[in-house]
Amino acid sequence: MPRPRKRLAGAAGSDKGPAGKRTKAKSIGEASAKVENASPQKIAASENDEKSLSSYWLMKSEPESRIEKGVDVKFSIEDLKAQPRQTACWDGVRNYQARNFLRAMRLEEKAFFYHSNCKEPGIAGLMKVDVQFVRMMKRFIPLAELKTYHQAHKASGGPLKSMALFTRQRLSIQPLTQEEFDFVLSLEEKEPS
DNA sequence: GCCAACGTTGGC
DNA sequence: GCCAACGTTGGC
Repeated sequence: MPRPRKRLAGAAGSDKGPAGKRTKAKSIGEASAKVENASPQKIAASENDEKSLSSYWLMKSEPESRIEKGVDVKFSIEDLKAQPRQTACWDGVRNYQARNFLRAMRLEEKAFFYHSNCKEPGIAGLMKVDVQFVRMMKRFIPLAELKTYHQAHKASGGPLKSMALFTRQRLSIQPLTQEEFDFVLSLEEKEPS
Protein backbone atom coordinates (compact mmCIF):
# COMPACT_ATOMS: atom_id res chain seq x y z
CA MET A 1 0.00 0.00 0.00
CA PRO A 2 1.19 3.50 -0.67
CA ARG A 3 2.62 5.29 2.25
CA PRO A 4 2.96 9.01 1.88
CA ARG A 5 5.82 10.23 3.94
CA LYS A 6 5.46 12.92 6.47
CA ARG A 7 7.81 15.52 5.17
CA LEU A 8 8.52 17.87 2.33
CA ALA A 9 9.04 16.41 -1.03
CA GLY A 10 9.92 17.23 -4.56
CA ALA A 11 8.04 16.14 -7.62
CA ALA A 12 6.57 12.72 -7.38
CA GLY A 13 7.28 12.12 -11.02
CA SER A 14 10.92 12.95 -10.83
CA ASP A 15 12.38 10.04 -9.03
CA LYS A 16 14.52 7.57 -10.78
CA GLY A 17 14.73 4.46 -8.74
CA PRO A 18 17.31 1.88 -9.62
CA ALA A 19 15.64 -0.30 -12.16
CA GLY A 20 15.17 -3.90 -11.75
CA LYS A 21 16.78 -6.02 -9.14
CA ARG A 22 14.47 -7.51 -6.70
CA THR A 23 15.35 -6.83 -3.12
CA LYS A 24 13.84 -7.74 0.15
CA ALA A 25 14.97 -4.47 1.64
CA LYS A 26 11.92 -3.31 3.42
CA SER A 27 13.06 0.00 4.68
CA ILE A 28 11.36 2.85 2.94
CA GLY A 29 13.98 5.06 1.39
CA GLU A 30 14.27 8.59 2.57
CA ALA A 31 14.56 10.22 -0.78
CA SER A 32 12.61 8.23 -3.28
CA ALA A 33 9.66 6.03 -3.79
CA LYS A 34 11.09 2.59 -3.35
CA VAL A 35 9.33 -0.01 -5.33
CA GLU A 36 10.29 -3.60 -5.12
CA ASN A 37 10.26 -5.85 -8.08
CA ALA A 38 9.43 -5.51 -11.73
CA SER A 39 11.66 -6.88 -14.40
CA PRO A 40 12.93 -4.44 -17.03
CA GLN A 41 10.78 -6.14 -19.66
CA LYS A 42 7.65 -5.68 -17.66
CA ILE A 43 8.46 -2.05 -17.01
CA ALA A 44 9.06 -1.33 -20.65
CA ALA A 45 5.87 -3.04 -21.67
CA SER A 46 3.60 -1.30 -19.26
CA GLU A 47 5.02 2.14 -19.68
CA ASN A 48 3.72 2.16 -23.19
CA ASP A 49 0.28 0.85 -22.66
CA GLU A 50 -1.96 1.80 -19.78
CA LYS A 51 -3.27 5.31 -19.88
CA SER A 52 0.01 7.01 -19.28
CA LEU A 53 -1.26 10.15 -20.95
CA SER A 54 -3.78 10.63 -18.20
CA SER A 55 -3.64 13.94 -16.41
CA TYR A 56 -5.88 12.79 -13.60
CA TRP A 57 -5.13 10.36 -10.82
CA LEU A 58 -6.47 8.64 -7.78
CA MET A 59 -4.10 7.85 -4.93
CA LYS A 60 -5.00 5.58 -2.06
CA SER A 61 -3.87 6.01 1.50
CA GLU A 62 -4.97 4.54 4.81
CA PRO A 63 -6.49 7.03 7.25
CA GLU A 64 -6.61 4.61 10.18
CA SER A 65 -3.70 3.34 12.25
CA ARG A 66 -2.23 0.05 11.18
CA ILE A 67 1.18 -1.20 12.16
CA GLU A 68 3.16 -2.76 9.37
CA LYS A 69 6.66 -4.01 10.17
CA GLY A 70 6.66 -1.87 13.26
CA VAL A 71 5.60 1.31 11.50
CA ASP A 72 2.23 2.99 11.60
CA VAL A 73 1.12 3.42 7.99
CA LYS A 74 -1.72 5.80 8.84
CA PHE A 75 -1.83 8.82 6.57
CA SER A 76 -5.14 10.59 6.10
CA ILE A 77 -5.98 13.72 4.17
CA GLU A 78 -5.87 15.56 7.49
CA ASP A 79 -2.32 14.32 7.93
CA LEU A 80 -1.47 15.68 4.49
CA LYS A 81 -2.96 19.05 5.41
CA ALA A 82 -0.82 19.10 8.51
CA GLN A 83 2.45 18.70 6.60
CA PRO A 84 4.76 21.62 6.02
CA ARG A 85 3.48 23.26 2.84
CA GLN A 86 0.72 20.63 2.99
CA THR A 87 3.01 18.54 0.86
CA ALA A 88 4.12 14.93 1.27
CA CYS A 89 6.43 12.45 -0.35
CA TRP A 90 4.42 9.55 -1.64
CA ASP A 91 6.51 6.49 -1.05
CA GLY A 92 5.95 2.96 0.02
CA VAL A 93 4.45 2.04 -3.32
CA ARG A 94 5.59 -1.47 -4.16
CA ASN A 95 3.47 -2.58 -7.06
CA TYR A 96 5.29 -1.96 -10.31
CA GLN A 97 2.25 -0.74 -12.20
CA ALA A 98 1.49 1.77 -9.50
CA ARG A 99 5.14 2.80 -9.55
CA ASN A 100 5.00 3.33 -13.30
CA PHE A 101 2.00 5.56 -12.87
CA LEU A 102 3.90 7.58 -10.28
CA ARG A 103 6.62 8.10 -12.84
CA ALA A 104 4.14 9.13 -15.48
CA MET A 105 2.75 11.89 -13.30
CA ARG A 106 3.60 15.45 -14.13
CA LEU A 107 3.67 18.45 -11.86
CA GLU A 108 0.38 20.19 -11.27
CA GLU A 109 -1.77 17.30 -12.44
CA LYS A 110 -4.80 16.69 -10.26
CA ALA A 111 -5.29 13.68 -8.05
CA PHE A 112 -8.01 12.48 -5.76
CA PHE A 113 -6.99 11.50 -2.24
CA TYR A 114 -8.72 8.21 -1.53
CA HIS A 115 -9.14 6.73 1.92
CA SER A 116 -8.72 2.97 1.82
CA ASN A 117 -8.82 0.08 4.24
CA CYS A 118 -10.94 1.98 6.72
CA LYS A 119 -14.41 2.33 8.16
CA GLU A 120 -15.58 4.59 5.39
CA PRO A 121 -13.62 4.19 2.17
CA GLY A 122 -13.98 6.90 -0.43
CA ILE A 123 -12.66 10.08 -1.97
CA ALA A 124 -11.79 12.69 0.62
CA GLY A 125 -10.16 15.48 -1.30
CA LEU A 126 -8.11 16.87 -4.11
CA MET A 127 -4.35 17.15 -4.49
CA LYS A 128 -1.97 18.28 -7.13
CA VAL A 129 1.11 16.34 -8.07
CA ASP A 130 3.93 17.66 -5.95
CA VAL A 131 2.12 16.00 -3.81
CA GLN A 132 0.19 18.84 -2.24
CA PHE A 133 -3.20 19.26 -0.62
CA VAL A 134 -5.57 21.38 -2.71
CA ARG A 135 -8.91 21.11 -0.97
CA MET A 136 -11.35 18.77 0.71
CA MET A 137 -14.18 17.47 -1.40
CA LYS A 138 -17.26 19.57 -0.77
CA ARG A 139 -18.64 16.35 0.60
CA PHE A 140 -16.94 12.99 1.13
CA ILE A 141 -17.68 10.69 -1.82
CA PRO A 142 -18.08 7.17 -0.45
CA LEU A 143 -16.88 4.12 -2.32
CA ALA A 144 -20.37 2.66 -2.04
CA GLU A 145 -21.80 5.56 -3.99
CA LEU A 146 -19.14 5.33 -6.68
CA LYS A 147 -19.83 1.63 -6.93
CA THR A 148 -23.51 2.26 -7.51
CA TYR A 149 -22.67 4.54 -10.41
CA HIS A 150 -20.10 2.10 -11.72
CA GLN A 151 -22.69 -0.66 -11.84
CA ALA A 152 -25.26 1.55 -13.51
CA HIS A 153 -22.75 2.89 -16.00
CA LYS A 154 -21.66 -0.58 -17.02
CA ALA A 155 -25.17 -1.01 -18.35
CA SER A 156 -25.71 2.50 -19.65
CA GLY A 157 -22.22 3.25 -20.94
CA GLY A 158 -21.83 6.10 -18.48
CA PRO A 159 -18.58 7.75 -17.41
CA LEU A 160 -17.67 5.37 -14.57
CA LYS A 161 -18.24 2.20 -16.57
CA SER A 162 -14.60 1.15 -16.47
CA MET A 163 -13.22 3.11 -13.56
CA ALA A 164 -9.97 1.56 -12.36
CA LEU A 165 -11.15 1.67 -8.76
CA PHE A 166 -13.37 -1.28 -9.70
CA THR A 167 -11.66 -2.83 -12.68
CA ARG A 168 -8.17 -2.69 -11.18
CA GLN A 169 -9.22 -3.17 -7.64
CA ARG A 170 -5.83 -3.40 -5.97
CA LEU A 171 -3.97 -0.72 -7.81
CA SER A 172 -3.03 1.99 -5.32
CA ILE A 173 -2.13 4.66 -7.86
CA GLN A 174 -4.56 4.84 -10.72
CA PRO A 175 -5.24 7.00 -13.73
CA LEU A 176 -8.64 8.56 -14.35
CA THR A 177 -10.01 9.73 -17.64
CA GLN A 178 -11.19 13.29 -17.98
CA GLU A 179 -14.75 11.97 -18.03
CA GLU A 180 -14.26 9.99 -14.85
CA PHE A 181 -12.64 12.92 -13.11
CA ASP A 182 -15.35 15.37 -14.16
CA PHE A 183 -18.12 13.00 -13.18
CA VAL A 184 -16.69 12.44 -9.71
CA LEU A 185 -16.36 16.19 -9.25
CA SER A 186 -19.96 16.67 -10.31
CA LEU A 187 -21.05 14.35 -7.49
CA GLU A 188 -19.96 16.96 -4.99
CA GLU A 189 -22.97 19.03 -5.96
CA LYS A 190 -25.42 16.19 -5.59
CA GLU A 191 -27.20 14.91 -2.56
CA PRO A 192 -25.60 11.77 -1.16
CA SER A 193 -27.32 8.83 -2.81
C1' DG B 1 -11.43 -10.02 12.04
C1' DC B 2 -12.65 -12.45 7.90
C1' DC B 3 -11.72 -13.55 3.51
C1' DA B 4 -12.07 -12.76 -1.79
C1' DA B 5 -9.42 -11.01 -5.22
C1' DC B 6 -5.36 -10.81 -7.14
C1' DG B 7 -0.32 -9.85 -7.34
C1' DT B 8 4.26 -12.20 -6.46
C1' DT B 9 7.43 -15.96 -5.84
C1' DG B 10 9.83 -19.85 -7.02
C1' DG B 11 10.04 -24.90 -8.22
C1' DC B 12 9.80 -27.49 -12.02
C1' DG C 1 6.90 -20.19 -19.02
C1' DC C 2 3.44 -22.64 -16.20
C1' DC C 3 1.13 -22.68 -12.11
C1' DA C 4 0.57 -23.82 -7.04
C1' DA C 5 1.62 -21.73 -2.91
C1' DC C 6 1.99 -17.73 -0.63
C1' DG C 7 1.40 -12.80 0.65
C1' DT C 8 -1.08 -8.43 0.38
C1' DT C 9 -4.89 -5.30 -0.41
C1' DG C 10 -8.78 -3.57 1.05
C1' DG C 11 -14.06 -4.10 1.36
C1' DC C 12 -17.17 -5.63 4.47
